[in-house]
Amino acid sequence: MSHTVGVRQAQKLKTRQALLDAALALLEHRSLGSLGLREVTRAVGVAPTAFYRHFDDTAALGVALVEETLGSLHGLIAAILAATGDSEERLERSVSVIAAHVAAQPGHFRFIAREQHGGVAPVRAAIADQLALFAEEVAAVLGAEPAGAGWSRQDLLMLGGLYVDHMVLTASALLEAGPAGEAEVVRVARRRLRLVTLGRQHWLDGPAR
Amino acid sequence: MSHTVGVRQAQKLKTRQALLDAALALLEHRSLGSLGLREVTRAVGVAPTAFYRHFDDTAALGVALVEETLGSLHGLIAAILAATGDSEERLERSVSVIAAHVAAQPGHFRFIAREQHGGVAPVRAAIADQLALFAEEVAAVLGAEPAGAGWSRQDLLMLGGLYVDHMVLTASALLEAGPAGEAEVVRVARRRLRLVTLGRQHWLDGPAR
DNA sequence: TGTACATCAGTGAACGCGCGTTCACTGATGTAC
DNA sequence: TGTACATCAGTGAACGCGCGTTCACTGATGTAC
Repeated sequence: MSHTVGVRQAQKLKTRQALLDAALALLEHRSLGSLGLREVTRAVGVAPTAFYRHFDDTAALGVALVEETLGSLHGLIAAILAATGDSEERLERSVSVIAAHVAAQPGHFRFIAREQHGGVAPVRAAIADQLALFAEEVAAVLGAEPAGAGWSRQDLLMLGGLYVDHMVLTASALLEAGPAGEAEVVRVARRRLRLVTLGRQHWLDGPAR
Repeated sequence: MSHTVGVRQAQKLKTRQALLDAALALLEHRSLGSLGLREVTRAVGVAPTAFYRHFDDTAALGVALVEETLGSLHGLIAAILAATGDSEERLERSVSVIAAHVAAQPGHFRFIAREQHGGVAPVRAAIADQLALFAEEVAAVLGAEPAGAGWSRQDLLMLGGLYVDHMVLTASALLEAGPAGEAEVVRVARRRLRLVTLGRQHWLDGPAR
């Protein structure tokens, strides 16, 4: 039998993923700070000590969850923004894509929203890092298109950060509202984006500075 | 001796306040979900069972902390917005007032930022209620001034919510940045507000709907 | 004002329980020859 | 291919500890007369 990955390594990764999945499920109604290592291993069906073969502690597991959730999202938002269409179309598509992603993996987004300002420092830092990267990616796209001509790097970053924060707030609001309130949240999110877009269009109108 | 308040009641309130203060101090680096009732009473110097004379559990204490922090803020933001001055002045004053409040009682604002999307449902609900009230108060002020003429109630609420969310994000960013990064956070917060204000000024320009 | 009784904020012992971490271990997988 | 040894993911017992909650209690404060 060939061993392109190695049976042992494959099994280890499987257990690690099971720990991540179990933790995410346990975190539906609580925050990471109150999650116990024994709870996670119990849910997976391994001995408590097996946890240490994969993570130093629950904070390290949290950082891994951040990477699992946000690491795979890079390029996505930039791709949405880069697609053609007038600003109203683009705006509606952005909100729809966010809503679809949140509906597809609610646990992951709930975790991010909850821990973004949560009590576990390394996790907070990991989320901040990823979101800062998103903001830069968005800023790069916005700066490259015609409407971004004449914008300073700082202003582009400010706008990118605004879009990213808006995205996270929208995701959190969608989760809080549940399926029944989704339509209303989407409506308000679009309205907000529309207002920001208007502000963007007139950003360079003002008095010289 | 007259008993305008009652010695017993006064002492009880004092203990209750001590519990609230101790809890807030303990929550500087953690979230409410991981706060133990015994930690709080230990910090105050009373028996664990004394806790139950004041709160059913730590979630109830959290709700009381929400009221202590946000309950006293009503009218403040509305007052800032209602004050005279052009939009740029008003904008700078708003950000300064927020920064001053955060610097004056960092623990309280950290608590709100952390628990806004946190793992304790009753606390999350209490914060959402208070912030919704703020949004309505802001919307009322915005609707009453000339620039708000022609705005629908829904649009005013959207804008009020945007300002409130921006305020909370700014408070959180100030706490995360510390004294050293405060100036930069304030700069970006002003820039964002300026963009929103521009969007507001052109909200009614668009195609009829 | 004085006395007798009621209230109730805070006490302290006790309980069963789940926690994180340590340690020496087992046995399947991997590797060297 | 076969054998002998190394690696290491997962085990299971054990530990000391702090937790939330119960209960009957104490003694200062409050109230009725």
